[in-house]
Amino acid sequence: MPGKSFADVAAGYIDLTDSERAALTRLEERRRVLRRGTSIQRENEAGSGLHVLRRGLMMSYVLLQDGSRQILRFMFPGDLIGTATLIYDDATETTVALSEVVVCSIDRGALGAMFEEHPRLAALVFALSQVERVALTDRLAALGRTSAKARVGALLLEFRDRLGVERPSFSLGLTQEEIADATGLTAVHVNRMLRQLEEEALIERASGRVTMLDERALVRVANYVRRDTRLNLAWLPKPR
Amino acid sequence: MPGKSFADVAAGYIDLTDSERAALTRLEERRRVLRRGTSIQRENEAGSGLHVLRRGLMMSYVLLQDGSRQILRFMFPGDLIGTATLIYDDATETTVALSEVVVCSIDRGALGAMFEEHPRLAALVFALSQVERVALTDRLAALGRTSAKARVGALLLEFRDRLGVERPSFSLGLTQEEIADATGLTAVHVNRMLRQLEEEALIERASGRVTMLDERALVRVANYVRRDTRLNLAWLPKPR
DNA sequence: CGCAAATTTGAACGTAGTCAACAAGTGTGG
DNA sequence: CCACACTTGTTGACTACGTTCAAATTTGCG
Repeated sequence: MPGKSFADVAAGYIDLTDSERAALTRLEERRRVLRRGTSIQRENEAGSGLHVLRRGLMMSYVLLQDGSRQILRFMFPGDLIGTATLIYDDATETTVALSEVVVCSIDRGALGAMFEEHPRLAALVFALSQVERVALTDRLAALGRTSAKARVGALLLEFRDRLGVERPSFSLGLTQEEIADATGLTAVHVNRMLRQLEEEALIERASGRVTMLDERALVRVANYVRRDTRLNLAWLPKPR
Repeated sequence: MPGKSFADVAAGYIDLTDSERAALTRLEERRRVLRRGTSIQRENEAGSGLHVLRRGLMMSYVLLQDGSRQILRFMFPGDLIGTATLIYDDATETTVALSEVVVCSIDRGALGAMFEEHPRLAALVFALSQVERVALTDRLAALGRTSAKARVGALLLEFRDRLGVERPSFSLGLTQEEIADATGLTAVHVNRMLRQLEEEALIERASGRVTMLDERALVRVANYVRRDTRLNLAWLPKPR
């Protein structure tokens, strides 16, 4: 199977009708494989439109005047990419592959048609954009009001949750510089914080893998909020 | 007139049909006046639903374990409030009035019906949620990668833009502590930064009002990006 | 006018950044 | 298959931006 489609994501929240499933399947076009480092949209360049990440890991970031970078988001399979390019002609952020990835593109017009023909799917897309909004505000609170150690810990926990691993051990797939640019720190300080988490026996590291030794304690020091994955979707319109 | 309705906002982006205008007018119910300090939703309490801010200024924030506060967003007339309560039963953030405000509530079911009956309005609501998403990522980059002076400057510029004042002089309506909680700083340091901006002749302050003396220079030190208010809405479905 | 909230200022402190050097991986081509 | 180059990770010494604490002053209200 070609990774996780948006239809798969939707099916995780609602029971899709045949017609809805067909519409979602039609939505995802041109399947492409990108190698690590390839970007599908670049800040201030004409937007390359909407995509779905099928497989692999991506990130989006902005570059500031002084050359520093802020990573805004990591994308996991099933995530929509470039929803902001729907309304801005120039991309507001750069999106690149962190591993080999598979992406499918979605035509703007096709999305418009979906709003017309499948109101329930449209409402679900909107609902899921709210999930992402809450994730962004969680991150905002972390950057504004928590310590370096907490931010690094929160990133580890977020990855574990989003990668959907039950094991306490997983491969992060990020360099310390990438962790730094996501948490608003320097690579040097990230290194010290990882070491500190390790010394406090909260995590263990070996050959690129992270093991959570005391998840409860990590959640505490990281000020991490695990958001409910069950959404209230009772207000969604009738399916077609 | 009862302030700025969501219909007014929508009309700024698209030419509303009579039927669309009627639907939007029906959407906004129970008009309420709240005095400064009143909250309409509290973190972790059952959500009070969706609202439109008609008049005045509001903010939403989260409180962390240690009692510190991160202000996530300021709301201006015409803004939707509590879109996240659509999907989470408990509010993820607290929303309070910063001045005397007028709000109207929107029923969840009515929004669902709007997705069904007025696909173009639904798509516009989604598009506007993307504008807010970009504003959040701008803020994230500011907190993660810019100096205290830049963050305070950016907040001043954001308020000038959102208040829609052409004059360089306007009343901010925030305490320095509120500025601090929005920018991830302390009130003491915000005070020093404001003073510094004043000493550098970028702004002037008098009795709660701010005057921008050199906006171009302020934009530069603040690393401020003024987002295009013209949106690409060509993909919107046909109106009904 | 009187009180509480908000602002202002100074001094000392601490978290995270900077700079620099070295070590350990990683990948590539000879 | 190894040698070399480059990226990534690690550590130490020093610096600096922003915090903390405390006290004085101003402002806005009732």
